[in-house]
Amino acid sequence: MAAASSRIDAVVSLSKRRGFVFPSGEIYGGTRSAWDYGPLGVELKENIKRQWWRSVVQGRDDVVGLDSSVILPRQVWVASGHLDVFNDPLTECKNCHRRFRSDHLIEDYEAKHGKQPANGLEDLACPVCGTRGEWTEPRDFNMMLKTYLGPIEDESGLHYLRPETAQGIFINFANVMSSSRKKPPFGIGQVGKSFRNEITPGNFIFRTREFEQMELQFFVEPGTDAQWHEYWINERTQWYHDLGIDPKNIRHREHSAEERSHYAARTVDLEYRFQFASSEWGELEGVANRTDYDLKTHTEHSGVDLSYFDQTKNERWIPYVIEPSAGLTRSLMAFLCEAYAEDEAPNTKGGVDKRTVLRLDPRLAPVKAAVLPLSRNEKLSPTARNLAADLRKNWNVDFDDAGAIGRRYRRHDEIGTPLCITVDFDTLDDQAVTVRDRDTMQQERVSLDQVQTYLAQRLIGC
RNA sequence: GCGGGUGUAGUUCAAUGGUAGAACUCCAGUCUUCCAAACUGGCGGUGCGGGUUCGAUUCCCGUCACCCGCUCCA
Repeated sequence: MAAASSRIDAVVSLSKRRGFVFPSGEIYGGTRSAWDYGPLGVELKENIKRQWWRSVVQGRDDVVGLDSSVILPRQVWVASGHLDVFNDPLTECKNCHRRFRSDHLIEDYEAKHGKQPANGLEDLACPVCGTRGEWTEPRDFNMMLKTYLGPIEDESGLHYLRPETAQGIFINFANVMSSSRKKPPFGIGQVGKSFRNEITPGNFIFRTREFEQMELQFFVEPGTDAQWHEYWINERTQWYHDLGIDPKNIRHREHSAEERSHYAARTVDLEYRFQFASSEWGELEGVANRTDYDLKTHTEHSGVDLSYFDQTKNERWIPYVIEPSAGLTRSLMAFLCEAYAEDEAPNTKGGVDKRTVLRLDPRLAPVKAAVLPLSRNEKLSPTARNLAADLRKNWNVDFDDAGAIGRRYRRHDEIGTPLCITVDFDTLDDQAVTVRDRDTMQQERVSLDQVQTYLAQRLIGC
């Protein structure tokens, strides 16, 4: 197995080479930590989304979906608390160049001396290097991206790109509940882009300023929140296991009180063993108990009552929210890292070659099957093309007749295609093809009129 | 934002103050009879901008990107 960091390097290189992920705007020099998803990347990403949506939304009687606006007015973020919390006044020590929140520095001074510093930052020493009064002017650092709607760029048009999809769900809570006739416990799921002006993006697609989330807000009766929290932690962990992540590469990590978000009573992160150079583990998903914070604050700020009238108890309460919030692009990276393998495979010369193979779950594989005529030939190609066209009605199927058959197998191993279907000269007589399995490299003869059925069995859930 | 490192073809690597090479990949062709075959041919590169110089991919400055370490981190 490849060494820790070279594994990620290998995945990055493969991503570029085969068209999963490209640096964004590369021909103009690129933008820091912005990435585009190529032909195979978009397939993989869509497949992950689909699996999440099936598992969390369509596969359940108690969850419905939503697709809300990316751009939302300022008031939403005032109410949610993001404008406050995402807005930090930062100052930098001119001597050691370390940055601090100026309000925290002043609070610390007050706690220590029992009074405010008479001359503001001038009186404060750098907690790290001890230099006194050498501070840059505090500057607001806002993690939300701004934009102005309307023809004139002024404050009346000020909107923000969402830093989480969740708020779109909260502000639609009443609409969804009444139109879908759901009542707690029930959830609203959403997949979409979010934007954060991260100070330190990096680690390939792990932390980017534009990213995609898969979020569920699950509304429950107060008092049942703790058990629902456990339920969803378990449910989400199982999801990753089911799609091929080895349990030993996933762990749970409880947030400490200091690191918890402003809205959360308890948060448990699901982390994957990415084996970054800087840290072994990285967050895939946070499962938070947001209490009644969001519905309550939107009720207060909007004036619209977002409580729920419980007819069985004849009382009104504000639901608690359990939020499993997953990073779609982070999980894509995790699935790639998990699937990447370098095998040995026999070659024609009787020796062994290195074989790069992505052992992706068939449900995630960008290409489900490849149709490969044994050689480029006017007898085989039409049959093979027809078969590919036929299968393409149901699955993403590739056709490739360039080069030796072994090479084509390897190409598809490298992008995780689970099945390769070979049309050979016998096909013309016996009306059957050979299906080769990516993982076992075993071959099976399947008659042409059974191929659809055979694939349907092998590709359940795709 | 700070410090360090690195930028040469799609990938992995060479080389040089004086026409930038290779392997693999990719494409076309010959040949094919199930695991990166061979042969022939082809496409393709010094991140970007400036400076020094007769001449810069090489030296210098700036910038952009990536990696590492700080810092930050919902």
